[in-house]
Amino acid sequence: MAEISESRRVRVRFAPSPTGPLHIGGVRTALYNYLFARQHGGDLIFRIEDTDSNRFVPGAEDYILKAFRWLGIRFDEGVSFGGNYGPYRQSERRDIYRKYVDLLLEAGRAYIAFDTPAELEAKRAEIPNFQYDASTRMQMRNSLTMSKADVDALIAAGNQYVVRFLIEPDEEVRVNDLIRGLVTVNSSVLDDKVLFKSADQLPTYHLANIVDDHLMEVTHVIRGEEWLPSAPLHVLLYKAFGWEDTMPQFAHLPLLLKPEGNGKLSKRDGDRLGFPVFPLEWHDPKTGEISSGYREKDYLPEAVINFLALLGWNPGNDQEIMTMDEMVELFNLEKCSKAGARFNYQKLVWFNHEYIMSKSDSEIAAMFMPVLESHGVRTTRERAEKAVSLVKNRVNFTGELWDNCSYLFQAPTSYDEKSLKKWWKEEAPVTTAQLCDFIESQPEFKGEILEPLVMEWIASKGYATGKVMNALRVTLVGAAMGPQIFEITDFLGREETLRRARKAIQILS
RNA sequence: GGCGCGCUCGUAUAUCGGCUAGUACUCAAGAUUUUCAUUCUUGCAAGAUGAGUUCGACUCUCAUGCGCGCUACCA
Repeated sequence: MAEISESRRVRVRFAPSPTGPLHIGGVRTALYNYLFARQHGGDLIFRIEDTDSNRFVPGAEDYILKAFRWLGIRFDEGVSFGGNYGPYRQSERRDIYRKYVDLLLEAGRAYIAFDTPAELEAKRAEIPNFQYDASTRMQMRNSLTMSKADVDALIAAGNQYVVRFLIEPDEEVRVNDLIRGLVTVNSSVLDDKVLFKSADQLPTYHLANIVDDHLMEVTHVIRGEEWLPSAPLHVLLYKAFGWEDTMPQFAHLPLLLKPEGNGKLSKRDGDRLGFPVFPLEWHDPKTGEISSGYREKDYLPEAVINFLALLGWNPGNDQEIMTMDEMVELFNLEKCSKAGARFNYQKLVWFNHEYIMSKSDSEIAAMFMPVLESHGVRTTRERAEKAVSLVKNRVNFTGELWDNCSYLFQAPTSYDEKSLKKWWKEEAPVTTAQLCDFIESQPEFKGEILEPLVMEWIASKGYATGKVMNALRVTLVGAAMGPQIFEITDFLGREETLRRARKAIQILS
């Protein structure tokens, strides 16, 4: 395994193309880059790779930025963050790429090709396993098979062309991957990749990527495994430019797989699997389609981050709940696993529960206030906090809070049948009425004082505690659920408690 | 098809040649709780297969199988 170079300041980048919402696999890649940068006191760059003008989706860039803000992943430089290596949007770097394409052309490491997409398609249909490479390039329409005059004439006449990278066959190309170790590929299996398209005067990913990483002094390329097959090409490109000395080190992350079945988790999976694959809700500007997001589904960003961090990496011990700072400290590329990781959504739910538990009542209450309001409940922050403290351990999502404590704010309008069947027995109206009278007669209503007195009273009457108390519970809550009953009465207060109990007796007898 | 990467309980993973193979999620049972939930305890459950190296292999090598990725004028 290669050593991590320490001579240069660590600089890593996350470079999405704005073709739609950022999907969860991209989030993890960005997270690992972030952790790595922070740990080494380096920089994290945000670069937009919009070299495919056809796939540009308006709003995507803004979405990605917002998503990272929500997730708590911060960039040091790049689009919208500034920096000394800009512009950071590839579509704004045309002149730069042109210059480097010409360099390759002049050095004979690349050539101009006029074969149209249709011609290439025909070729592929005609010849099985056709590949534009050393074995075929001399039969194609390019600057290697044409005179300079013909090439110039074709260009002057407005013919579109591409620039292809000339790959010498039969060379063992070595990629030293920080996660996978040495990967060797024979250059003969590589094709003469298109580096530049005259049509939009833009490079393809491969060229832009290498030029930008070099110019932006990127030291480590941490990206998804889907890039591993093109890593040898990238190495060759660095060599062709003579940039081997500062070539970044590569780390190819295992893929995020669908929870069931096969294949990597893709953007298209959307809500099909029963959980979001995007951090934020996404409204497709073309189709109008809405894909749900973790934020809107009430996931806490900390839970999403923590869960994602552990999908493909672990600190080497049994610690699972970690703050971002702890992860920064513990992160290690060499502890990243090589095999793809299934996206286990159940575990994410558990993480969310853990994070709700660990947050203060005050924090959760702040999120809960708007929900209360939306249900027409007007209350104080203190009351909301108290309610949260009573029920937060029984929810996985803050969105479930209301269902678990609405009775604290609104008297029940109906009574759960199963609960009635079990606890509202024949004698219930009488005993409950007696209990109400007893409670009313007490000078002190506070639970801690009232509870022992009530217990004493029940005993003196010879009643069964469970029956009496649960009958009362049903009148207050509307069902056999909820926290300790005197916690509820404390919250409701004497007047409301008696009102609810007596109303229920009326309705239910 | 070609090339590459991967393969430990259902899932995520620990183990960097000594294993009675650990942990977490899920699931099941029990305890606790006057209700529900929480919590706690216990349990179920794994090294793809076959060779080789070795005193010893889940760990190293090779083969087979399976899975995934890439194979565009997409990233």
